[in-house]
Amino acid sequence: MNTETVTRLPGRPREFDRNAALRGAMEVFWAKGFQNTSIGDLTDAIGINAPSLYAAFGNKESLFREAVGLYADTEGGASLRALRDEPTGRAAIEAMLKRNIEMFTSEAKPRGCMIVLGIVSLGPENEALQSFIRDRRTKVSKAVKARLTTSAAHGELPPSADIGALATLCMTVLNGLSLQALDGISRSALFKSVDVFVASLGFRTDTTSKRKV
Amino acid sequence: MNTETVTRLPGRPREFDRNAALRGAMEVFWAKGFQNTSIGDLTDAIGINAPSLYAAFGNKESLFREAVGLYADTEGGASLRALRDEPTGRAAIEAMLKRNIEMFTSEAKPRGCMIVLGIVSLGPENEALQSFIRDRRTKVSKAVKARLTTSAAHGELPPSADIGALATLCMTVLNGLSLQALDGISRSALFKSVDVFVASLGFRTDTTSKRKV
DNA sequence: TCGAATATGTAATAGGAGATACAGAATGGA
DNA sequence: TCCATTCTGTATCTCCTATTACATATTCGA
Repeated sequence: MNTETVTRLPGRPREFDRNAALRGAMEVFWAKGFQNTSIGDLTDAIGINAPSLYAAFGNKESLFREAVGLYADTEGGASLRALRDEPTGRAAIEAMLKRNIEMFTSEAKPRGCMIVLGIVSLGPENEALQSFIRDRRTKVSKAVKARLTTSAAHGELPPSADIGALATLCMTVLNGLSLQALDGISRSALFKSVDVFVASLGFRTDTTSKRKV
Repeated sequence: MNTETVTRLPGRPREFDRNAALRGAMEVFWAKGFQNTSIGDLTDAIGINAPSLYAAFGNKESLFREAVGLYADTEGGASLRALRDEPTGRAAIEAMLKRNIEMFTSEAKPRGCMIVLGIVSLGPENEALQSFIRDRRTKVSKAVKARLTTSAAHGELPPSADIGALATLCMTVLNGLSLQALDGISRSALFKSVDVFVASLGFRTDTTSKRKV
């Protein structure tokens, strides 16, 4: 996939950093969406001319795909990392939501999740790109459900809990946070609402597992 | 605001139904968003030529404003109606969410809320239109908070409840539902998740108020 | 030093966007 | 009947879009 090699190829060397250019393109796509981003927006942000962009990245769609890949490997991976690393189900859900809030409301980055907002910013057309980013969302959705399932198996949730409904609800909240952040709701307000949400999910406040007093 | 009069004006009469045309335009804007809707999309859907559209509605932006107004007066008013009409806070929140789910997942209509998705489909530019539709969302947000406040005053919520956080959470869920519907999540899955959500909000299951057995 | 290969900058392509000029058609009032 | 007024359809305008031809520049290997 990555054709960058260390050994110099014959021909005039590229005068810009391809990785930095991809990062810049990612932030433009993130902030403005695919359709609303023009080639001129991208070349302005990167500081190159259109032919250089096309030579390095193919066309607008393939560049978007690469940008989504970079996003998923960096900022966008926060959800999966939280779900994987936190010790309890409750901590995992809380960390997932709060880390995303921090990211969504950061002054240094565009607001909201690039992949979630892509549901809207890519129209009904661009079916290929839609299914491309839908796969990423499905990945997170499945990870949430899997985390809640093991959490229930460990007794952190009551047997009556509807895991599927809880997982859908968590995804609804996670997706909703992107819109709230984009709408200007403050980080502290979102934090408080997530505190209320996580507390209401029905996790047992104390389990037999590790307690660090 | 509405310049339509009953008395015939001199001049050739319009050959199409302006209200039906506005409704058609609304559904196109609803399904595709403002930026991604072209004048050709609108004239095709309505069945008129561009000059007729401009003569009747001004330009694309003013037509969008009218379309948002129509949406708010019909489909988009479901939230405010539910908050106003339901007897208890819990019933109000549940009805608001479920009626929106029904609408968002209806086969006959575009998916998701036109005004919520406008956060994304209108870019960062179009600041005028952004604040125009933000006013509509703020209206719902304030109504939710007001409803929860009176609910708490009636003892339906514990005194410890953080009304502001609950209201923000309800708006996050409401907004998230538009994305979930657009992403293809089924109506029944969303219903179940909202059942779980409403049950977790901390409303007292029985109050001194009216009980119809 | 020469040629193959790649990058760059300028400028052009074709297509679509929003919006409108203009001529003709249809109405009400005088 | 005539005119002012308004709508309709065709054609057009200007601007912006994504993409690329082409000439030039810079590197590698021989």
